[in-house]
Amino acid sequence: MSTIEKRHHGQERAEHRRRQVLEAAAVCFSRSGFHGASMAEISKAAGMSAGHIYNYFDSKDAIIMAFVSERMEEVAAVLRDMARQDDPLQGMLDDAPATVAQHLDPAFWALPTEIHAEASRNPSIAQALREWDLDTRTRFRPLVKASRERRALAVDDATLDGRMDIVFSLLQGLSLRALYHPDADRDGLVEGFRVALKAVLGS
Amino acid sequence: MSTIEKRHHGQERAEHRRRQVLEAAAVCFSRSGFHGASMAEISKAAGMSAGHIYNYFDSKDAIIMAFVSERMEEVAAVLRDMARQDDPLQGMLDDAPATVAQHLDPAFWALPTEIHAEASRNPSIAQALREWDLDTRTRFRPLVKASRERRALAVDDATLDGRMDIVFSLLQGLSLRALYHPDADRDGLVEGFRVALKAVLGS
Amino acid sequence: MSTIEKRHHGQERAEHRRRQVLEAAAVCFSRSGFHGASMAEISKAAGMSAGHIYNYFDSKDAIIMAFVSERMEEVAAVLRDMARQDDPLQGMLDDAPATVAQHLDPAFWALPTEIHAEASRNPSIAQALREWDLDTRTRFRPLVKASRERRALAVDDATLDGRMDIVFSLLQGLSLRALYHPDADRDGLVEGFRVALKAVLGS
Amino acid sequence: MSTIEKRHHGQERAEHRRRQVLEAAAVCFSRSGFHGASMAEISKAAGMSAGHIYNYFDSKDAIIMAFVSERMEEVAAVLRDMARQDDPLQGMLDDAPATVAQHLDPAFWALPTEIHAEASRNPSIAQALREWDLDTRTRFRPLVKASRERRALAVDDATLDGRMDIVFSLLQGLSLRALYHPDADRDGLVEGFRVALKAVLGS
DNA sequence: CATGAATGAGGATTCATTCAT
DNA sequence: GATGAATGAATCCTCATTCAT
Repeated sequence: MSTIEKRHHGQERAEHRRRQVLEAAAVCFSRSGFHGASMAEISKAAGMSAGHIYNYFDSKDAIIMAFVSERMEEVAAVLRDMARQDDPLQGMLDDAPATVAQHLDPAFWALPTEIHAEASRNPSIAQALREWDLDTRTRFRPLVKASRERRALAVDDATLDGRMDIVFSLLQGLSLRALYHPDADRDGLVEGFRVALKAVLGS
Repeated sequence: MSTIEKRHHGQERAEHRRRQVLEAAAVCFSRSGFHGASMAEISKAAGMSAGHIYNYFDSKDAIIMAFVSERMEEVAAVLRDMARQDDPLQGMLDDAPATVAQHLDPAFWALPTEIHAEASRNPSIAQALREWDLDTRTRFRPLVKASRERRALAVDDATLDGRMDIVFSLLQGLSLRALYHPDADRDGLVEGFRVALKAVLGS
Repeated sequence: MSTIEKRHHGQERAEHRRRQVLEAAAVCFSRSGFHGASMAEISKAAGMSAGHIYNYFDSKDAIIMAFVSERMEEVAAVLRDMARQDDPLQGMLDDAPATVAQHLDPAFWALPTEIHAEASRNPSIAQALREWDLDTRTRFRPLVKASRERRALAVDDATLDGRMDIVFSLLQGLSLRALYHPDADRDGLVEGFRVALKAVLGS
Repeated sequence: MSTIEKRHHGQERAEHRRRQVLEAAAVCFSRSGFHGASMAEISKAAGMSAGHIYNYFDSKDAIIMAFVSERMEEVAAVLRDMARQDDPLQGMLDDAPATVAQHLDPAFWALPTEIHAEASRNPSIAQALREWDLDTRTRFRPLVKASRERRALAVDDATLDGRMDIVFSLLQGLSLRALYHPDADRDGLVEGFRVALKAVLGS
């Protein structure tokens, strides 16, 4: 094997190792929180020694950072799919039951909750959040705009962004219902969600 | 000084000391998080030795619990005031700018964010949240009901609770905007918030 | 009331307070051990503030010391009674069942056990033990001597003390049976104890 | 070095480390008692950091437990040797001087004394003691039985166990003589010990 | 005399991180 | 590359002791 191939192989392997760690971290963080999860716990879940992790990450904080970035990236990918639909408003209304169910799933909100707590103290995490939000709004704006133009509604930027902010608030707040009101009636929730969505985006 | 006076004085002082600790905790928790704040940090902020704090609280967890309860109580008090209004929907619409401003204030959301993270791992905190939510919905339901009856809208329990859940989601999600989109246009936000509120409660 | 009477009254009261503390200490020490019992625990049991105890004792160690001395004094008093009997050997043989029962009673050995552990590290406790032993042997020697003279047995000091040491060993070791073999057959124990006693003192 | 060799080496090293800790503990415990000895003291004596000890023992209590078990095991080994003799009674009578000397040696009784105090409050230590005693009696019973059969004495279980209990009492009580009467005449003690032993086992 | 608030040193334990192998 | 032994600082908490009242 040539040196180049070896190096390439090495890079690939390193990337694989990093992902192993991040996947293990996902499990541990969601089980114990960022601070509750120890490097020992993560290393066991990742199937490698604690010491070795430091070959791929400078510190535990670096793992948290990488983990958060990756997580944001995943959510962004979901949104990219959603953006392919013809009429996003109608699409979201149709998907409401699934959307509500997803946001109430503990597996879905446990980590975000942790991330928000961390972001309020860790500026680089906070910035990752802001970048993700900017990116998302940028991607969504044309869809919302088109949808509203079709309905002859205001499409100035302030309005568009205000509406998107409200939709995002609604979705992220919905997750907290699982914490505050876990046995809420699902149908009532879906119904209310649709009403809000229709009003915010379609009026 | 009589024994009774002394005891009374002692109780008062003890209550004062407890409050001192909780106020110090508020500062430290919001600066460093529940886990990041050490007893040493809290004790310094409270102006008393770390050991002495244990005369007022059984453990650091007990401080967190007391702190969370107190915080929930504060929010509940705000709601109690709101409940005095004639037409709560109209009242909320009128107050929208203030409400939005309040929810975007870092001092307002930093701690909730921490509380949510803690609640996903600490069952007694989670229960405090659920009790608060139940309490709040109980207090709000008649207001929403009356408001909707006046408008000849559906007032079955599933609908009422579904709508309240959506309003709460919206409010709690709104706080996260400060994290994700701190320089959002305030007016657009208020406008969107009003649209959503009007739809969810008044249709 | 005259000054002298007051002072006298004060001394009496002080003595009473000391006894209160020592009685509380007995309960706490036997429940939690010398080190396990906290001053707070003792002060609560004694019905006085922790701080006030320091008016009567210089330190916790001083309480332990005083407690041990008092305890030794009590045992000595029991022995004094025993010493009044006509034929102590016969008396002890007759009392064997009661003696065995007493030594197996947890209330009887819990404290000695603690005292021995302390004595192996605290020289002044060790000395209290030695003094008590010397005192006891001094008091017992004439009785054993008389008993043996009546049976025409050797009564030189080395023999007498050797026999007494063995009897004391037997008694103190008996207590440990409660720890090592709590469900030992009582009758077999009594029988063995009598055989040993008869041989050691009467042959 | 192969993986297997490394692992084997690791296990060996770990066992060595554990022994290091237990040996350090022996020194510290006998110097300061179970509670008086701090982990810092033990770690310094063991030549490793306090934190590292926790790789080998779950807690300080676990160290105490392991220490006690090991100590019991040692005593059991001594007994195993003794059990090889033809006529154990005669053997013990012959060995009386050594036995007495051993039991009076501070190195011999300092720890038991501590163990007994601990056992009266720590159930798992108490159980270790009871198991050791049961084991010891089981091993000794046939010897005593054979010895007594040869002399045509009663060999029912109650008698056998009663006699063994008395012998154990005697031996364990003997150790306390070092505390209560350290300058006892050795010969008188040996003589008395022999008289008792002969009577208890041989009559 | 009596309190109990207050201290601060010291306890066991955990954990991110390093480094020799 | 990979290990896991080892560290030591930091954490929560306890407790004997003091002292203002």
